[in-house]
Amino acid sequence: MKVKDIAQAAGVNPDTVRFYTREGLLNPTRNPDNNYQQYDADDLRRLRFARKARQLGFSLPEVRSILNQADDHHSPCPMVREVFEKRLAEVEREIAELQQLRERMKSALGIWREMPDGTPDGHTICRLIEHWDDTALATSEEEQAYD
Amino acid sequence: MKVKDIAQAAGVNPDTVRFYTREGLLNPTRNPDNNYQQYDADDLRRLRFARKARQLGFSLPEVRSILNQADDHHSPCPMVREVFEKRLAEVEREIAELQQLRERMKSALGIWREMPDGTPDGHTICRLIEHWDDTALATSEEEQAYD
DNA sequence: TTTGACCTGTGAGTTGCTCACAGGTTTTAG
DNA sequence: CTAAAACCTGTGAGCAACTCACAGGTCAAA
Repeated sequence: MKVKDIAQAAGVNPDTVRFYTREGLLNPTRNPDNNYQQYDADDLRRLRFARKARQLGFSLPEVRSILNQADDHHSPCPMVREVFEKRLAEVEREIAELQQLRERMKSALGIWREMPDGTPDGHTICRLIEHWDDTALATSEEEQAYD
Repeated sequence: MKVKDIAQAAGVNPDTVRFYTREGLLNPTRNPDNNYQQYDADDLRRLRFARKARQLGFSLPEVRSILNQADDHHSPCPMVREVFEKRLAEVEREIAELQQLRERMKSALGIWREMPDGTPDGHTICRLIEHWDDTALATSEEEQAYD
Protein backbone atom coordinates (compact mmCIF):
# COMPACT_ATOMS: atom_id res chain seq x y z
CA MET A 1 0.00 0.00 0.00
CA LYS A 2 1.17 3.46 -0.81
CA VAL A 3 0.43 6.55 1.21
CA LYS A 4 -2.81 7.38 -0.44
CA ASP A 5 -4.07 3.82 -0.17
CA ILE A 6 -3.55 3.47 3.54
CA ALA A 7 -4.84 6.97 4.12
CA GLN A 8 -8.02 6.20 2.27
CA ALA A 9 -8.41 2.88 4.04
CA ALA A 10 -8.22 4.61 7.39
CA GLY A 11 -10.16 7.66 6.32
CA VAL A 12 -7.41 10.17 7.04
CA ASN A 13 -5.43 12.76 5.16
CA PRO A 14 -2.34 11.38 3.40
CA ASP A 15 -0.34 14.08 5.13
CA THR A 16 -1.41 12.64 8.44
CA VAL A 17 0.03 9.32 7.34
CA ARG A 18 3.30 10.98 6.44
CA PHE A 19 3.24 12.86 9.71
CA TYR A 20 2.62 9.72 11.76
CA THR A 21 5.38 8.03 9.83
CA ARG A 22 7.95 10.64 10.65
CA GLU A 23 6.71 10.64 14.23
CA GLY A 24 7.49 6.95 14.43
CA LEU A 25 3.96 5.58 14.80
CA LEU A 26 4.11 3.82 11.46
CA ASN A 27 7.06 1.81 10.17
CA PRO A 28 6.67 1.37 6.43
CA THR A 29 9.33 -0.29 4.32
CA ARG A 30 10.90 1.21 1.24
CA ASN A 31 10.48 0.20 -2.33
CA PRO A 32 14.10 0.46 -3.46
CA ASP A 33 13.06 1.00 -7.07
CA ASN A 34 11.30 4.26 -6.56
CA ASN A 35 11.91 5.13 -2.93
CA TYR A 36 8.21 5.03 -2.17
CA GLN A 37 6.94 4.08 1.28
CA GLN A 38 5.19 0.75 1.50
CA TYR A 39 2.63 0.17 4.20
CA ASP A 40 1.19 -3.21 5.12
CA ALA A 41 -1.87 -4.47 6.94
CA ASP A 42 -0.11 -4.07 10.26
CA ASP A 43 0.53 -0.42 9.56
CA LEU A 44 -3.11 -0.03 8.75
CA ARG A 45 -4.08 -1.55 12.06
CA ARG A 46 -1.67 0.73 13.85
CA LEU A 47 -3.05 3.72 12.03
CA ARG A 48 -6.63 2.83 12.83
CA PHE A 49 -5.71 2.22 16.41
CA ALA A 50 -3.94 5.54 16.57
CA ARG A 51 -6.94 7.39 15.23
CA LYS A 52 -9.28 5.74 17.67
CA ALA A 53 -7.00 6.41 20.56
CA ARG A 54 -6.72 10.04 19.47
CA GLN A 55 -10.49 10.32 19.42
CA LEU A 56 -10.46 9.08 22.99
CA GLY A 57 -8.15 11.88 23.92
CA PHE A 58 -4.81 10.11 24.06
CA SER A 59 -1.89 12.26 23.01
CA LEU A 60 0.42 11.25 20.20
CA PRO A 61 3.28 10.40 22.59
CA GLU A 62 0.87 8.23 24.55
CA VAL A 63 -0.27 6.48 21.42
CA ARG A 64 3.31 5.97 20.36
CA SER A 65 4.32 4.37 23.61
CA ILE A 66 1.32 2.10 23.61
CA LEU A 67 2.20 1.01 20.12
CA ASN A 68 5.86 0.56 20.94
CA GLN A 69 5.11 -1.49 24.01
CA ALA A 70 2.90 -3.69 21.90
CA ASP A 71 5.80 -4.11 19.49
CA ASP A 72 8.05 -5.28 22.28
CA HIS A 73 5.50 -7.96 23.06
CA HIS A 74 4.65 -6.33 26.30
CA SER A 75 0.98 -6.02 26.74
CA PRO A 76 0.34 -2.32 26.93
CA CYS A 77 -2.96 -2.85 28.62
CA PRO A 78 -2.20 -1.96 32.22
CA MET A 79 -0.62 1.25 31.02
CA VAL A 80 -3.44 1.94 28.65
CA ARG A 81 -5.93 1.38 31.39
CA GLU A 82 -4.18 3.87 33.58
CA VAL A 83 -4.11 6.57 30.94
CA PHE A 84 -7.63 5.65 30.03
CA GLU A 85 -8.87 6.15 33.55
CA LYS A 86 -7.07 9.45 33.80
CA ARG A 87 -8.64 10.50 30.55
CA LEU A 88 -12.11 9.48 31.72
CA ALA A 89 -11.74 11.73 34.74
CA GLU A 90 -10.76 14.57 32.46
CA VAL A 91 -13.76 13.98 30.28
CA GLU A 92 -16.03 14.12 33.30
CA ARG A 93 -14.49 17.38 34.37
CA GLU A 94 -14.81 18.84 30.89
CA ILE A 95 -18.45 17.88 30.77
CA ALA A 96 -19.18 19.50 34.11
CA GLU A 97 -17.41 22.66 33.06
CA LEU A 98 -19.20 22.87 29.74
CA GLN A 99 -22.54 22.29 31.38
CA GLN A 100 -21.94 25.16 33.74
CA LEU A 101 -20.90 27.28 30.83
CA ARG A 102 -24.02 26.37 28.93
CA GLU A 103 -26.29 27.32 31.79
CA ARG A 104 -24.61 30.64 32.18
CA MET A 105 -24.76 31.33 28.48
CA LYS A 106 -28.42 30.45 28.31
CA SER A 107 -29.37 32.69 31.15
CA ALA A 108 -27.32 35.48 29.65
CA LEU A 109 -29.15 35.04 26.37
CA GLY A 110 -32.42 35.16 28.25
CA ILE A 111 -31.59 38.50 29.77
CA TRP A 112 -30.30 39.67 26.45
CA ARG A 113 -33.51 38.89 24.66
CA GLU A 114 -35.33 41.33 26.88
CA MET A 115 -33.18 44.18 25.72
CA PRO A 116 -33.46 46.10 22.43
CA ASP A 117 -30.81 45.20 19.95
CA GLY A 118 -27.94 47.62 20.31
CA THR A 119 -28.39 49.05 23.72
CA PRO A 120 -26.66 48.09 26.84
CA ASP A 121 -25.70 51.30 28.45
CA GLY A 122 -24.02 53.61 25.99
CA HIS A 123 -20.54 53.09 24.78
CA THR A 124 -19.15 50.68 27.28
CA ILE A 125 -18.93 47.19 25.92
CA CYS A 126 -21.57 44.68 26.54
CA ARG A 127 -22.03 44.42 30.23
CA LEU A 128 -23.29 40.92 30.22
CA ILE A 129 -19.89 39.68 29.28
CA GLU A 130 -18.10 42.43 31.06
CA HIS A 131 -19.78 41.50 34.30
CA TRP A 132 -19.54 37.83 33.68
CA ASP A 133 -18.68 36.18 36.93
CA ASP A 134 -15.86 33.86 36.08
CA THR A 135 -15.05 32.43 39.46
CA ALA A 136 -16.88 29.25 38.56
CA LEU A 137 -14.61 28.71 35.61
CA ALA A 138 -11.34 29.09 37.46
CA THR A 139 -9.86 25.62 37.45
CA SER A 140 -6.44 24.35 38.35
CA GLU A 141 -4.98 24.92 34.93
CA GLU A 142 -6.21 28.49 34.73
CA GLU A 143 -4.98 29.57 38.11
CA GLN A 144 -1.89 31.68 38.29
CA ALA A 145 -0.06 32.07 41.53
CA TYR A 146 1.04 35.62 41.78
CA ASP A 147 1.79 36.78 45.29
CA MET B 1 0.16 50.79 35.34
CA LYS B 2 3.05 48.83 33.97
CA VAL B 3 2.83 45.40 32.44
CA LYS B 4 3.18 43.49 35.63
CA ASP B 5 0.62 45.66 37.41
CA ILE B 6 -2.13 45.19 34.89
CA ALA B 7 -1.29 41.53 34.52
CA GLN B 8 -1.62 41.03 38.23
CA ALA B 9 -4.82 43.03 38.37
CA ALA B 10 -6.38 40.79 35.74
CA GLY B 11 -4.78 37.60 36.99
CA VAL B 12 -2.90 36.80 33.84
CA ASN B 13 0.66 36.24 32.76
CA PRO B 14 2.55 39.44 31.89
CA ASP B 15 3.48 37.82 28.61
CA THR B 16 -0.20 37.54 27.82
CA VAL B 17 -0.50 41.28 28.31
CA ARG B 18 2.39 41.87 25.94
CA PHE B 19 0.89 39.43 23.49
CA TYR B 20 -2.53 41.10 23.59
CA THR B 21 -0.81 44.44 23.16
CA ARG B 22 0.98 43.41 20.01
CA GLU B 23 -2.22 41.80 18.78
CA GLY B 24 -3.96 45.14 19.11
CA LEU B 25 -6.39 44.33 21.90
CA LEU B 26 -4.75 46.74 24.28
CA ASN B 27 -3.60 50.26 23.42
CA PRO B 28 -1.18 51.45 26.08
CA THR B 29 0.65 54.73 25.82
CA ARG B 30 4.39 55.16 26.11
CA ASN B 31 6.37 56.73 28.84
CA PRO B 32 8.87 58.71 26.75
CA ASP B 33 11.41 58.71 29.56
CA ASN B 34 12.00 55.00 29.64
CA ASN B 35 9.97 53.62 26.74
CA TYR B 36 7.80 51.58 29.05
CA GLN B 37 4.19 50.77 28.20
CA GLN B 38 1.60 52.50 30.34
CA TYR B 39 -1.79 50.92 30.79
CA ASP B 40 -4.82 52.65 32.24
CA ALA B 41 -8.11 51.60 33.76
CA ASP B 42 -9.67 51.26 30.34
CA ASP B 43 -6.99 48.83 29.26
CA LEU B 44 -7.69 46.83 32.36
CA ARG B 45 -11.36 46.68 31.50
CA ARG B 46 -10.51 45.59 27.99
CA LEU B 47 -8.17 42.94 29.30
CA ARG B 48 -10.72 41.59 31.74
CA PHE B 49 -13.33 41.59 29.05
CA ALA B 50 -11.00 39.76 26.71
CA ARG B 51 -10.29 37.04 29.25
CA LYS B 52 -13.95 36.52 29.97
CA ALA B 53 -14.81 36.37 26.33
CA ARG B 54 -12.01 33.87 25.80
CA GLN B 55 -13.41 31.70 28.58
CA LEU B 56 -16.70 31.78 26.73
CA GLY B 57 -14.98 30.44 23.65
CA PHE B 58 -14.60 33.57 21.57
CA SER B 59 -11.50 33.63 19.42
CA LEU B 60 -8.96 36.41 19.68
CA PRO B 61 -10.00 37.95 16.34
CA GLU B 62 -13.59 37.92 17.54
CA VAL B 63 -12.63 39.60 20.78
CA ARG B 64 -10.60 42.15 18.89
CA SER B 65 -13.45 43.12 16.62
CA ILE B 66 -15.88 43.40 19.51
CA LEU B 67 -13.44 45.68 21.26
CA ASN B 68 -12.75 47.75 18.16
CA GLN B 69 -16.42 48.20 17.42
CA ALA B 70 -16.90 49.40 20.95
CA ASP B 71 -14.09 51.88 20.38
CA ASP B 72 -15.85 53.26 17.32
CA HIS B 73 -18.87 53.88 19.51
CA HIS B 74 -20.83 51.24 17.71
CA SER B 75 -22.49 48.95 20.13
CA PRO B 76 -21.01 45.54 19.45
CA CYS B 77 -23.97 43.79 20.97
CA PRO B 78 -25.84 42.52 17.93
CA MET B 79 -22.64 41.03 16.62
CA VAL B 80 -21.70 39.66 19.99
CA ARG B 81 -25.07 38.08 20.33
CA GLU B 82 -24.70 36.36 17.02
CA VAL B 83 -21.29 34.92 17.83
CA PHE B 84 -22.55 34.09 21.27
CA GLU B 85 -25.46 32.10 19.92
CA LYS B 86 -23.18 30.27 17.53
CA ARG B 87 -20.87 29.49 20.39
CA LEU B 88 -23.71 28.23 22.55
CA ALA B 89 -24.66 25.75 19.85
CA GLU B 90 -21.08 24.57 19.71
CA VAL B 91 -21.00 24.10 23.44
CA GLU B 92 -24.15 22.01 23.29
CA ARG B 93 -22.61 19.86 20.60
CA GLU B 94 -19.41 19.45 22.55
CA ILE B 95 -21.35 18.39 25.61
CA ALA B 96 -23.31 15.79 23.69
CA GLU B 97 -20.15 14.41 22.15
CA LEU B 98 -18.32 14.22 25.44
CA GLN B 99 -21.26 12.53 27.10
CA GLN B 100 -21.30 9.86 24.44
CA LEU B 101 -17.60 9.47 24.85
CA ARG B 102 -17.95 9.11 28.59
CA GLU B 103 -20.57 6.41 28.29
CA ARG B 104 -18.44 4.46 25.90
CA MET B 105 -15.39 4.82 28.07
CA LYS B 106 -17.26 3.71 31.14
CA SER B 107 -18.63 0.62 29.53
CA ALA B 108 -15.19 -0.18 28.13
CA LEU B 109 -13.74 0.11 31.62
CA GLY B 110 -16.46 -2.17 32.90
CA ILE B 111 -15.52 -4.87 30.45
CA TRP B 112 -11.88 -4.24 31.17
CA ARG B 113 -12.31 -4.80 34.87
CA GLU B 114 -13.49 -8.31 34.21
CA MET B 115 -10.24 -9.21 32.56
CA PRO B 116 -6.92 -10.01 34.26
CA ASP B 117 -4.37 -7.29 33.99
CA GLY B 118 -2.26 -7.89 30.97
CA THR B 119 -4.33 -10.14 28.86
CA PRO B 120 -6.30 -9.27 25.85
CA ASP B 121 -5.40 -11.96 23.41
CA GLY B 122 -1.65 -12.22 23.04
CA HIS B 123 0.38 -9.67 21.25
CA THR B 124 -2.21 -7.75 19.40
CA ILE B 125 -2.88 -4.42 21.00
CA CYS B 126 -5.74 -3.85 23.29
CA ARG B 127 -8.79 -4.90 21.47
CA LEU B 128 -11.14 -2.69 23.33
CA ILE B 129 -9.64 0.30 21.68
CA GLU B 130 -8.80 -1.52 18.53
CA HIS B 131 -12.40 -2.50 18.07
CA TRP B 132 -13.71 0.80 19.22
CA ASP B 133 -16.67 1.73 17.12
CA ASP B 134 -16.02 5.27 16.13
CA THR B 135 -18.96 5.93 13.88
CA ALA B 136 -20.68 7.81 16.67
CA LEU B 137 -17.79 10.19 16.92
CA ALA B 138 -17.64 11.14 13.27
CA THR B 139 -18.82 14.72 13.19
CA SER B 140 -18.76 17.35 10.51
CA GLU B 141 -15.29 18.56 11.34
CA GLU B 142 -13.78 15.09 11.32
CA GLU B 143 -15.27 13.93 8.08
CA GLN B 144 -13.03 13.73 5.09
CA ALA B 145 -14.49 13.64 1.64
CA TYR B 146 -12.54 11.15 -0.37
CA ASP B 147 -14.33 9.83 -3.41
C1' DT C 1 4.88 10.81 -25.22
C1' DT C 2 2.78 13.83 -22.75
C1' DT C 3 -0.42 14.83 -19.34
C1' DG C 4 -2.04 14.22 -14.89
C1' DA C 5 -2.01 11.99 -10.64
C1' DC C 6 0.72 10.29 -7.63
C1' DC C 7 5.19 10.08 -4.74
C1' DT C 8 9.34 12.27 -1.97
C1' DG C 9 11.17 15.43 2.01
C1' DT C 10 11.12 19.69 4.14
C1' DG C 11 9.40 23.91 5.91
C1' DA C 12 5.81 26.93 7.15
C1' DG C 13 1.04 28.02 8.86
C1' DT C 14 -2.64 27.33 12.29
C1' DT C 15 -4.26 29.08 17.74
C1' DG C 16 -3.25 31.29 21.97
C1' DC C 17 -0.42 31.76 24.47
C1' DT C 18 4.37 30.91 27.19
C1' DC C 19 9.16 31.16 27.59
C1' DA C 20 13.86 32.37 26.43
C1' DC C 21 17.14 35.77 25.14
C1' DA C 22 19.80 39.98 25.25
C1' DG C 23 20.01 44.30 26.58
C1' DG C 24 18.13 48.74 28.98
C1' DT C 25 15.94 50.80 33.52
C1' DT C 26 14.46 51.24 38.10
C1' DT C 27 14.20 49.96 42.73
C1' DT C 28 16.07 48.36 46.88
C1' DA C 29 19.55 46.91 50.18
C1' DG C 30 23.91 47.59 52.16
C1' DC D 1 26.45 55.74 46.39
C1' DT D 2 26.63 51.67 44.30
C1' DA D 3 25.64 47.12 43.08
C1' DA D 4 22.42 43.53 42.73
C1' DA D 5 17.80 42.25 42.01
C1' DA D 6 13.74 42.93 39.70
C1' DC D 7 11.65 44.96 36.41
C1' DC D 8 11.11 46.64 31.38
C1' DT D 9 11.80 46.28 25.98
C1' DG D 10 11.19 43.58 21.37
C1' DT D 11 11.76 39.56 18.85
C1' DG D 12 11.85 34.75 17.96
C1' DA D 13 11.02 30.10 19.12
C1' DG D 14 8.18 26.31 21.14
C1' DC D 15 3.86 23.72 22.21
C1' DA D 16 -0.06 20.00 19.70
C1' DA D 17 -1.52 17.79 15.94
C1' DC D 18 -1.94 18.25 12.09
C1' DT D 19 -2.47 20.64 7.18
C1' DC D 20 -0.77 22.65 3.21
C1' DA D 21 2.56 24.45 0.00
C1' DC D 22 6.67 23.70 -2.70
C1' DA D 23 9.94 21.67 -5.82
C1' DG D 24 11.22 17.89 -7.96
C1' DG D 25 10.93 12.67 -9.06
C1' DT D 26 7.79 8.57 -10.80
C1' DC D 27 4.26 6.15 -12.99
C1' DA D 28 -0.33 5.09 -15.41
C1' DA D 29 -3.27 5.96 -19.13
C1' DA D 30 -4.44 8.33 -23.72
